[in-house]
Amino acid sequence: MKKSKVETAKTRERIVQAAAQEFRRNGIQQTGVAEIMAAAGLTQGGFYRHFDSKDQLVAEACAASMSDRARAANTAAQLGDDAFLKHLEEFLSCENRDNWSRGCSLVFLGSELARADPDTRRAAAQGYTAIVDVMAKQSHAKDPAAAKAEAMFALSAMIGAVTLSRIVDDPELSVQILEVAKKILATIRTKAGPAKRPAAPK
Amino acid sequence: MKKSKVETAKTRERIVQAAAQEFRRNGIQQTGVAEIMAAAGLTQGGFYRHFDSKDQLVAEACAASMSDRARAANTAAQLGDDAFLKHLEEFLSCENRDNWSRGCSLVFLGSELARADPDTRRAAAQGYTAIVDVMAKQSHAKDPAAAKAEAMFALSAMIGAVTLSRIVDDPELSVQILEVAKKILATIRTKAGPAKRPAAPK
DNA sequence: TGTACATCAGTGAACGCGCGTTCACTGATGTAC
DNA sequence: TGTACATCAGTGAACGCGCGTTCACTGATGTAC
Repeated sequence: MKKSKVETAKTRERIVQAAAQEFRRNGIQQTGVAEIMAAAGLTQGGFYRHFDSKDQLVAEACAASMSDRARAANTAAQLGDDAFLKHLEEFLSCENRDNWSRGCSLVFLGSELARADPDTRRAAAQGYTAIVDVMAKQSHAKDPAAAKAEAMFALSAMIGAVTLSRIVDDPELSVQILEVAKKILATIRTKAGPAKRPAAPK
Repeated sequence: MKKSKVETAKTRERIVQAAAQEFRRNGIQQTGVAEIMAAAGLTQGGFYRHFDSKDQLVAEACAASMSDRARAANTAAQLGDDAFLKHLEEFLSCENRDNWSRGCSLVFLGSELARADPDTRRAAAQGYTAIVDVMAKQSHAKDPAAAKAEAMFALSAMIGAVTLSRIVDDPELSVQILEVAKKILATIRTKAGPAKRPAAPK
């Protein structure tokens, strides 16, 4: 059953993507190696031909998940000046809240990532930084530092809001959390960050 | 070894408090019943004299943790008009970020709570609502709805910021995330929420 | 180019540890008389 | 009030299941000749 190098690499990538999804769906601890392999159409025995341990896969899946998001955000940012608002609208939607298959690991795995091993945290942090950079580029703030601050703040609020909207059991309250964040973040943006600034330049 | 009713109740409360702390420290899944009982100065065998299951304890520990925080926020709010800013300052501090023994479960257990069973989520949601109410009372917003929105938004940003500051492995970036949130939330408040409002009334 | 062998991705079963839960037992407290 | 018994919080060991990891084996591919 030996496979070509290309096929082996594809299989490996398939496992990483399946793992990223399953982790977001059920959490890192709650997702077993056997479950991930089954999601990738394999049996658990072959896992250790590709990875040294589950922890290694966790780190790679986190890196892949984050860089996927950063890349998507980057291409979306090219689309025009209202990409930021569209990003807000999409990130703070019920679909994104419930959709683990495309969701953000910082939301779906937040508190678990905080306790993850160094490699995983590094991967998460790099992804975070990349996304902050993309969002900062879209800022209307007066200088790069303010733009970065605005992006960091927006991400905190977005991730906090979606996390809370997922915890809360009342569906109406859940939606309200998202809507409030959407509205206030949009307002902050038109004001170009915390500093007083009349309007966005065109 | 039979104990008086009062002592039994005290023991039970001790287990709940120990559980709340250990869960915040190591996560819900990662904390074993034996570990909790040891933290409460007992052995694991006695656990089921007080609780039907670990899940039941999780729900009670979450409820206790949240209502402790709500109560603390409420008494702090009595202290004066700048209680809100002090709350910001304290919540977004490195001490709070690292201090699981007094920290907020919504931060330390965020993504795990989202997947918890209904009882636990209900407890978390009730605690969240209570804290929102306390914070809304301190708002300078023009009407109750705006005050609630401001409180909800602030909590999203606070919880998101601390969660991210815990994930990120670069200590400077971690602090920056907290500082940015502190600064921008304070600015929003003095503007009395998203609506334009000249200054806070005295 | 064709053939023989080595490699190694993948399988399915087993191992071993951790952890939630159960259980027989202890002995101090509460209660019935 | 004093005594005998029932209760039940707590102990320590064991059970059983899930899951990360290992292992013997298969057979298609790559490689040496």
